[in-house]
Order: sequence, then C-alpha cells, then structure tokens
Amino acid sequence: MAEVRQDTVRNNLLRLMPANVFEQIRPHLEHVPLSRGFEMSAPLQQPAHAYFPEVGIASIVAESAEGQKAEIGIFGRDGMTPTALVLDAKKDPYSTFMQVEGYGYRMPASLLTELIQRERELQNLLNRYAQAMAVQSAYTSLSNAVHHIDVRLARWILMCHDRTDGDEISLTHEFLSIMLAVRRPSVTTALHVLEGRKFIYSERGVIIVRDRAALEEFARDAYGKYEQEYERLIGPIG
Amino acid sequence: MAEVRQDTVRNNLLRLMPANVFEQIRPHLEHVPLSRGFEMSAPLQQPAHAYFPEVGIASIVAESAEGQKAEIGIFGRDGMTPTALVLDAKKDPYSTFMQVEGYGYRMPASLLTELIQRERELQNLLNRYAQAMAVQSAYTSLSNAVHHIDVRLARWILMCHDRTDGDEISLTHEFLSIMLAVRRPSVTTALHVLEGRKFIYSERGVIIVRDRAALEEFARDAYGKYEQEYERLIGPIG
DNA sequence: CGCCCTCAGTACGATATCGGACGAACGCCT
DNA sequence: AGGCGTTCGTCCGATATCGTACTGAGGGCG
Repeated sequence: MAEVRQDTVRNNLLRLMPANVFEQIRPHLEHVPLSRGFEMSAPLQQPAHAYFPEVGIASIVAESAEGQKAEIGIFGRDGMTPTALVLDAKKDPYSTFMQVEGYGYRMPASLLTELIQRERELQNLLNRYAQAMAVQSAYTSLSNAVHHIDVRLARWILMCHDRTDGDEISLTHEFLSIMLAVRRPSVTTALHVLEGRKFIYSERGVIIVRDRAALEEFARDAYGKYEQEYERLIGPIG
Repeated sequence: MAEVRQDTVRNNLLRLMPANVFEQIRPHLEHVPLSRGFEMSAPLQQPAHAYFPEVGIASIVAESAEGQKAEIGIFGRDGMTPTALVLDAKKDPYSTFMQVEGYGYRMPASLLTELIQRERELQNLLNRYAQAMAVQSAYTSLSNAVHHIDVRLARWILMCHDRTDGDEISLTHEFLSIMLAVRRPSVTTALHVLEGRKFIYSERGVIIVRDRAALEEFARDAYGKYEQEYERLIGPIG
C-alpha cells in the first residue's frame, strides 16, 4: 500500500474521518480495482470487507423472494458499503455491486466494526452517512410511487452524473430497466424523450449528458433531497 | 410518572435496553396519549422529543417539494421516532404522525442524544433498529415499483395488523390512498378485491382482518423482509 | 327529526405501462 | 470478411391505474 495520504484520498468518508482514526485504518487499506458487476456485498451473507470507492458507481438492489428487483440506492466516492456494518447488523438483505467500473479501497469488515465501537467520531460520521442513504432510499420509494418513467430516468442519470468525472455514462437499457424496475423497451422510449429534448445524447451502451440544468428542471422534485441531506450531514458530494 | 417498570413496558426498544440505561431514562419518561393525526416529528424541524409508542401505529411519510407524498415506513410498539436522533442527524425530511391512536412514552430529544453518545449498548440497539427501518423503507420502495395495488394494500394491512391488538383497523380510504400513493377510488376497488376473497371485512372507516394467513399468501413476496430483519436484530415484534 | 359533512361507491374516457415478440443494427471474434 | 451474440428500436393488444366527477350512504349534531 506504499503511501496513502488522507488529504488526497478521493473517497469523502475516508477523507473526512479524524486523522488519528485514519492512521489506524491506513495499514489495512487495500487499493482494489472495482470492475463492472463486481459484487461488494451479497444478500444475507456476512461481508468480509468494507469498500470505499474512489472512482466508479455502485448500486444497492433489493430483491424479493420471487426475484423481483429494484434499486434502492446508489453511491460512489460519496459513500461506502455495507452500511449494515455501521448499524451493528453485520449483513443485510441487499445486493451491492459495481455498475460503472472504477477503483477504491477496502478494509477488513472486522476492523471497521471494531473501530466503530471504539471511535466515537468515526461512528458518528458513518451514522450520518447511513442517515443520508436512508433518505435516498426513502425518496427512491416516493419516486417509484408517483413519478413517470422519464422523470425517474432523469433523476437516475443525474445521480450517476454526480458521481462520474465526465459526462459519459456507460450502460445498457437492459441494466437500466432493472434499476428502475420497468420493462426494457420503456427505457428505450424514455431515453428518446430525454434525447428529443436535447438533455442527453444516447447511443449503444452510452448516455452522454448534454444539458444538466435542463435535466434537473425536468426531474423537478424527484431530484435533490438526498443531495441536500448529504451536504448537511457530511459535506459537498463533489 | 409514578412507577414505570421496565419489564412491563410494551415498547420493545424501551424493554430491551440495558437496565442501567433504562434507569437513567426512567425519571424523564413521560406517559403521553397519542391521538390520531398527532405529529411526532415534522419535516426539517428539530424534534423536541423522542417517542416510544406502547399502543397505536405511526406512519413516516416522505413529501416531495411539489407536495407528492408516500409512506416510507410504519411502526408501533416495535419502534421509536425519530431515527435521525440515533443517526447523529438531529432532524430529517419526513413527517411522522399517528395513524391509529394509542399512547406511549416520550423523553427529551437532548437526553436521548446524550445517552446514545455515552451508552454503547443503547446506541447499538437503536442502530440495529435504524437498520431494520431502512430495510422496511427499501422494501416499500420495491413494492411501490413492482406490485399491484391490491398486493400493496394487503402488505400494508398485514403490517398494521402486526401492530394492533385486535383485528380491527380504523381508517378511511382517503388516508390509505395517501399511504399507498394511489387514487382514493383505487383503494376502494382494491379493498373490494380483498373483501371478495374473504380476507378482510370492510365498512365505513374500518377494516377487519378475517383471514390473516390468506392475506399473507396473497401478499406473497411483498411482505416479510422487515419482519425477518427485525427479529434477527431486535427480537420478536409481538 | 332532519341537516350536513364526511366517507364510500361507481362511472367515464384517457393514458402510462405492461408482456411479449420480432427484426435491425452494432461490434467482437474467428 | 463473415458470423453471431448483444443491444436496441418498434410494434401489437392488453390492462392497471389515472383524473375527475357525481351519487348515495352513514352518522354526528343542532
């Protein structure tokens, strides 16, 4: 691990934890590539590691007993997984995996658990993060209930855009349809709506954001609650 | 407050916290009636008290900037509010209010915050509860996305039934329509479906559960995840 | 007893989304 | 260059749900 300097770490949570806590973690931090599809935590299994992405985007997906799926949250360098470790729960019923590839750090789950119990400031920080994610999940729920597909798609693109460096997002309609819990052709149609309005440009496997402000305008009240809460509790996402 | 004995308290969280912690809380516990509609916590306002229901049911509702609403969680003697206090967040963007009247205990928010920072066991218990509620919210989200109204209604009735003593639940279609984020007439129709199948009996302002097992069968994968998680992390709901 | 307000039931056309299937385009691999 | 799997665009009818409005039933209160 040579040298990991806290002030140049891009993951917000690692960067914002108290320096003396980071020093305890540092020797155990492992820099890892996070390739698309990599599953950081599986349903009902005790995770061996906690992950802190530097680049890339991860999705948290809930699955029902009969195999229906829906995304309940998304995070990148603003977060970590699994929050179950933070909340003294050891495991959770979700699947968490990389959706846009990148890299990041990981540490043994047992160490995180132990440090959380010992270091008050660390626990408070991660608890606030858990709160922010709960808010994200809650507003995803609201959005699923009341918004049309194209608005939900706009919301989703915005949230991805917040967590990438450029304006390009690589993914298939098939994948998006699972995230939004809709049919695949519905995604195609919704993308055409956004493209027709010049908010995005879309081609095989790629979405390119062209006019972010207009996207936000279109998403209206579907977007923003998580971001507000995160800034209040943790700090700027960017 | 005369005498509040921990072992006869019906609220699970109060009953399960360590005895020495309960002793510290006891002098500050206030027994309060919780009438229908009473708002225990309002959006973006710092709550003065934390509430622990003994009887009755509370709803947590998320509201968008444009006034669209959807219920993201429900709790009774299994829980408390606001979890924001537990997660070092002080306030949250939800509205939490009584939906079926009852009574319970409350304590100053400041005292809870302080005790959580001091008492490890208390924090762990409440963190696990926060995790359980996050799971509930996540699966509400899934349900909103993929299930038909009658199934969501069945899920909702089951969750209420878990938290009441009898088989009767008092509420109007109008209210239910807000909880499920659907039209009011859709609730009427869905109730008729459940009634036609003899799962429930319904009349003006009241729903009566007649065949709980059949309701569970009907709700299928929409119901159960929160309950499993709660039992694992806290204990029996009942 | 009768008024009135709340609540429930019903009807209507409109529409967003579904479920499923098919063919076209792209691009990787041999 | 040709083949083939993946991804995308489109179409069909079916249907769940919507938005709105109107009617009727229940029940509290003067």
